[in-house]
Amino acid sequence: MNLKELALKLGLSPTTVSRALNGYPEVNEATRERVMAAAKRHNYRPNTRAISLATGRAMAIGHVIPITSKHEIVNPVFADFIAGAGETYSRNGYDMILSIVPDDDEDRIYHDLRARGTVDGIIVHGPRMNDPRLPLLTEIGFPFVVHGRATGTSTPYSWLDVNNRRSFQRATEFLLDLGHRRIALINGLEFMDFAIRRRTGYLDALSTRGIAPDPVLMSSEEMTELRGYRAARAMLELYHPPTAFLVSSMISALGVRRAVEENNLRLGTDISIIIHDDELSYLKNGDDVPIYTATRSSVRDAGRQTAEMLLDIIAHPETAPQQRLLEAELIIGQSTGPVPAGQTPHRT
Amino acid sequence: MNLKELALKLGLSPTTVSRALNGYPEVNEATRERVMAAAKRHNYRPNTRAISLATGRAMAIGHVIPITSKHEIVNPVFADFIAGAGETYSRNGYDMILSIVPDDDEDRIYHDLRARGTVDGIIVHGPRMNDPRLPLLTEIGFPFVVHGRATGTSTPYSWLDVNNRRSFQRATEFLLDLGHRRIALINGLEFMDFAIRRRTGYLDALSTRGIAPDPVLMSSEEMTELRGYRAARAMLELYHPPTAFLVSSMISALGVRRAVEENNLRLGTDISIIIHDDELSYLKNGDDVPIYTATRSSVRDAGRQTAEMLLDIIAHPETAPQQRLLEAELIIGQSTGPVPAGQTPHRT
DNA sequence: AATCAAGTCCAAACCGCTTTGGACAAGGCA
DNA sequence: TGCCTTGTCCAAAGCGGTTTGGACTTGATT
Repeated sequence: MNLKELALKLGLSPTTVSRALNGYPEVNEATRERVMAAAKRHNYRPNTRAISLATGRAMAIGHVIPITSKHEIVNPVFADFIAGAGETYSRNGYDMILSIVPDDDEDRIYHDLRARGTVDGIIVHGPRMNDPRLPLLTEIGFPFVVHGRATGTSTPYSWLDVNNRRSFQRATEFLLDLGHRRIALINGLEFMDFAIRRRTGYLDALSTRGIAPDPVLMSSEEMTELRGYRAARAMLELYHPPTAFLVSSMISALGVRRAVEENNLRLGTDISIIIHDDELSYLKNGDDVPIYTATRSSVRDAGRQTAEMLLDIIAHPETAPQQRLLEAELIIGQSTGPVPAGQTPHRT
Repeated sequence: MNLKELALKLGLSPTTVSRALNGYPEVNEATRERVMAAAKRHNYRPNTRAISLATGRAMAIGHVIPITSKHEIVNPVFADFIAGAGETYSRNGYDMILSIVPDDDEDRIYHDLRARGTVDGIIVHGPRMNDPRLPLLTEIGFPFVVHGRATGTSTPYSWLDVNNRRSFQRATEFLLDLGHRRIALINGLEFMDFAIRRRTGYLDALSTRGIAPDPVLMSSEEMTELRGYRAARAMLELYHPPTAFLVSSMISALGVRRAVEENNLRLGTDISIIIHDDELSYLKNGDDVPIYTATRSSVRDAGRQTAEMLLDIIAHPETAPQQRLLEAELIIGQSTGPVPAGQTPHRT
């Protein structure tokens, strides 16, 4: 059932039917209702591709997920982010199209998406330091919003980010206030922008208290359970092991915890852990009482908001780039406590 | 740069240019090369929507992810499955479009996708017992492949599934061989098809050995860390606690492990755990030596294969529905051992 | 009564591609 | 030489919508 057929059935021209359905004023209310009713009765749905072709709007948003050829990790926060964004899209009649792309031909993809008119805008995932995608997209003239930011990029662009620096600074300060001096940072890969900012926050907090950072207490790895485990295990074997861990993700923290338990240390008393909690739907940080003390910010909500920003930008292309900085909460759980008095756990 | 412009530049008709680019025979090889070169030089990419409209093929596949309104969990295996499928699509020039849908209006979505011509086929995620989507899609006449199966559906359809029954049967037998008699099943929600099959496998193994299943040792919950933890904790508090856990997912197992450790039980000696390992990229089951004994089957690979099946079905619509049953490996890790001799851990 | 504006509808062009049905020239065959 | 293929190209008609530029009524205005 297409427009022409419907028009024929109604004894109207396609023009009028189209206008009736799209709420244009130059159509009699009575006929409009007649058209509406007929459309519903015959289950008429306009062909998206035809609309796109005629209007030039694709009514679709692209999410480009880079996969590094070396370590093929699919970021697990991605699923929840997408879920959030998806809600926004379906509320607004947009489709979401996903491209899983080996990061060596990302450029091609963006040009492709643009030239082939598949999407109206793009959400950029996993920005890195000096990310080449942002100038590229600006140059192409593609509306886009970055989930995160890219240190080093000078041209203005739209982004939504969590205040990673600040939240890790606060978390570090919290540990310092509890008396911890040897605080380890189990970070993500530090060419990722969020990881850079978290490290900065951590270092800032330390330097404010006049504590020199110890390189052996800082690890930068993929945020997997295994990497978290290995990093923590190595650090716990040090002559001066850390008394607290600051961990960039819930997943890494699982590994850290494993290492901690292998060393028969009790969480929250012998050793403290603060994690960043993206509020993943399948990895809740406890129930009413949080397990981990955490810097918390819902990535799903970020997805919702990022998508809204992008749709807004598409609707109003002339306005200046938008930015939104979300503050993470610092929530207190059972995984932190004062540093064991006098007996900083040394290996003998 | 569109076809008409390109044709103009070349002094050819759009027809010829189109044919040259699409490899039709009725065009001189010399001109074809000329066209190809010009296309590359001007970065010409045909407009997807126009192609779609003209050919009737959308060159896109839909993934419909149902979100239950009650428990808004995004299945974490989903990210890896998508990554696998995405590879197949990009290799074949297909786009992937994702719909996050509250499960109460899934019907509408399928009709929509069909009528609006957004996609050529669909991959169905998370099939349930008597899943209404399958007859619906068959009726609509939409090519689709199910990731999983749906017990109770009589009409034939295409699917790709892991042999869940068998792998859990084998896992249970493995535990029985180690002397375990009180084996707990921490399952997913048992309206999900895979969970039903896993339970069946578990029960089959028990009954073959003449062991009556104990309802208190069977839990059916969302596969989150928290649910796993709670279920395991409750079971460990029983007068006759289990000596082994069979856990439906790596994520739940994290919770089970937490409960185990809270009870000061050592994994692989005091208590055994077998998990199902989807080989999630961010949750590897150890490195060379697996941490958990596990039934293993890569969900990413499943994504790749499912996508291939669907593309094949779209290319050859007349052929009968295809099915593919993958066998999970049973890999031995450090989380299983013989039941502690004589001293089955009772609570006193 | 003539003019004008508003209301309601339609024909046709267009979006960018594919594809059908020739047109035309050159070469092969009788 | 005339006819038939074959090779090479093109004009034009779609695909299913939107949108521009009228056409025709009707009622109000002068």
